[in-house]
Amino acid sequence: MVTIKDIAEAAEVSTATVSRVINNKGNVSAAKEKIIKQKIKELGYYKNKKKKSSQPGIKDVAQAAEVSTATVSRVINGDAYVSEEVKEKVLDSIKSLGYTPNVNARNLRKKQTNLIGVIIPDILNTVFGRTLRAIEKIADQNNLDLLIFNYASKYSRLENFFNILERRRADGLIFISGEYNKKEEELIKNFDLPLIQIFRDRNHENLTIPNLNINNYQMAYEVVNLLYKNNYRKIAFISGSPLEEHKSSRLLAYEKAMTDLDLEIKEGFVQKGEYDLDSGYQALKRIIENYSVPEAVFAANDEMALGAMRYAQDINLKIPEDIALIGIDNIDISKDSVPELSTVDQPYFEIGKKSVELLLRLIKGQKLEKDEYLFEHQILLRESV
Amino acid sequence: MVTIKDIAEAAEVSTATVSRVINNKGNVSAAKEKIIKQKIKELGYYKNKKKKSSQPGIKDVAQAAEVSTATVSRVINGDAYVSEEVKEKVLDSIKSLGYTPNVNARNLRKKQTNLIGVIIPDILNTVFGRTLRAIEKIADQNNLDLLIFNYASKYSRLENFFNILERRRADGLIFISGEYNKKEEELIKNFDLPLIQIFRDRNHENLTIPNLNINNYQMAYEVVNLLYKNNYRKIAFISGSPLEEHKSSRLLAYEKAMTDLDLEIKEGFVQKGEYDLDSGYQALKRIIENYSVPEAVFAANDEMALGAMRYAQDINLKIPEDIALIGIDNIDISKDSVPELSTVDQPYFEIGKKSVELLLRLIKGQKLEKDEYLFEHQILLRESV
DNA sequence: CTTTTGTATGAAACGCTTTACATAAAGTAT
DNA sequence: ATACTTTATGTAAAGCGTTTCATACAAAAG
Repeated sequence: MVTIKDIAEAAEVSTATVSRVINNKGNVSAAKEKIIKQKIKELGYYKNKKKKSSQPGIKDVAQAAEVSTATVSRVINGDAYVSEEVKEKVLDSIKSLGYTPNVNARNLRKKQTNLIGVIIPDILNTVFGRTLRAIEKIADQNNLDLLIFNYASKYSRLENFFNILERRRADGLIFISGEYNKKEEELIKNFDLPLIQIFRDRNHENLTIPNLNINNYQMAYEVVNLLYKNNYRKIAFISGSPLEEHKSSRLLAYEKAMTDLDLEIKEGFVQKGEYDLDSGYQALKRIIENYSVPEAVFAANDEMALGAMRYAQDINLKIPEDIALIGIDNIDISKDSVPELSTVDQPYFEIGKKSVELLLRLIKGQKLEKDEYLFEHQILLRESV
Repeated sequence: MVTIKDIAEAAEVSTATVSRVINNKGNVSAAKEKIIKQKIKELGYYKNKKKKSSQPGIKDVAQAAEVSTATVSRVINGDAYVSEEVKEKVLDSIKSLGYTPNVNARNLRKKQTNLIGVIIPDILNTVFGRTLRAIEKIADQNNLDLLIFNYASKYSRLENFFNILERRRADGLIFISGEYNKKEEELIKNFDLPLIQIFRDRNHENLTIPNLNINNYQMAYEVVNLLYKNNYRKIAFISGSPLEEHKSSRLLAYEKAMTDLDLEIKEGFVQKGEYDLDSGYQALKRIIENYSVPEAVFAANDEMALGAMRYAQDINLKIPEDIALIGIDNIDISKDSVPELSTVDQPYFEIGKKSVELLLRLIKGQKLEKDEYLFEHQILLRESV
């Protein structure tokens, strides 16, 4: 559609001037008036000319089916009374016109978007990736679209994402998250859409936001006991979380188990890693170079366990004879290592699935009965132990 | 807001009956009338009562700043004339009310959504994941939100995703894709949003959809020549794509290079894998068990190369003395293997970045000068060659 | 047959912005 | 001063569904 603005631009005057010409209000120099009239002709301007949208709207369908838009809407949404006869006619029209409802218009009216956000710490990480897949699947089944945010611990960007969700009027958010984190907690508190967390270690927080997780404490406790049962005594722990403040449940459970089993936690046997392969490598290196060789190493995730394995192999330790290794997460490559890494499997799919279901209930305004949903883990003993 | 529907439900009658009572149209039994009137009181029904939305709208801002909504809009969108004074007042009001524009309303009016789709074959794959990160970053800078679809080669779901994009009136789509695929091509042809493809092997297609990629043919050609220069002669190839119809550029280049170098492609020395570790393992196993031991193996991706490495080690071949290995993609773990895997690096970030930039131009209605954008690869010779 | 009730459908309002056009006020040449 | 122009702002429509309320008609009850 050609607007006054277009004319103004073409004639290099303000819209006001064009408007005056069109409405014969005078006060326009003859020269300009001429140019403007010329442009109006050239560009083909008509006042209030209706443009025809490219895509058919509900009105078009209504017209074609000879019913009101209300009836079309009722057919589409499938509640309310519509006679079979009319229904069919409408459906036909929809098909022949190739009509697809405009989601924006719908959302605007309904104040509901069928859009949910998913925050994921690292999209390349197997654990989160698998959980995401489940979320995708179940969301799809429930007609929810996903706005995925690959977090990577950038708080500023996190805040930005919260804003996006609010602006888009998303229905809710699933926050996959590992570590305890002060700033995150702040942001979350001020966020007022339905929210579900996954994998959050709730150790230090008094949040009441629903969370899905395995029982990390019990899991780590069991692992240490299992190592004990397999006659390992000098057990080291490579943590992902801090060693002092904000210890993870996994670390706490390790300490408790060691104490309960009357095992000494040797100096330097608890090291901090960064959840990646190299930090696991370095952690075990520090232990062995500065202290002594553990009989077993329990790492807070598989990457670090594999890094430790690499180091052990580099200094020619036999696994599991000289040193046993166990990780957590059961990532794909854990069973591809030589020897195969022992680890702990988590029900990723179940967790992801449940998270969507719970969020859906929250969105519907229902209350949840719990704020922590725990799932069963499974310890997989493979060659490395 | 209490509606007639609510009353009808509460009184267990149809809305029609309630309407009659409200408007004194008679024809309602005394008993029902009584119940209905009762409910009306109980629930507090007022005809046409306006509901107050929870979130402030542009009207509220306008009112607070004592200007029209048009002016507020102008301030927000920052084009057009607004006096400094007014601008400030509006900005203040926005802040104090905590106003965020309703994206749906805006999109509805603007017919533009700032939302683009991204199709990614496998979110856990390093190659695609890294490209995605770049896309995310650049998209964010340009104020685009992403609807990500983790494809996993499910055509039915792909079609569904296309529908979602159309319903949401997305502005465009970036399709990260590897293999040639008939069905995909069909779907793409009928898709009429701005579209950019990444990593598509354009070998067999006559599509003119803009595509970003490295020069796979040249790359593979170079790799074979490099192996030749390093005195490898019996070179096997593990392909990801089919071996007969729809050969990939990589495979074709391998064949051409071998021919050009006057090297024989020995029987069974071209094997098909599935881009994963195990298929690489099996492929090399087939070669060695059924035919002979190659001097070098060129795999179409790192996973398969690593699988081949695993097999070579299992049968105690020394790398690179007995057998050399090279992959493609430079995935993270390629440099974590022992020995470190030689591979080919691709400018993932650049590609991802460019894809968004090009899409943006397409969205603005500009034409692109090319339909294939090629990027520089880099061959990384590490310990395995 | 009359009264009551439900079924099926339409008209119009609504949700929240942006935009097209109009116009008062303020400059700027002449 | 006068004759133009631009600046700055408002009014109302438009964008496209959904929803509310009203109502014609059919069916059931009395």
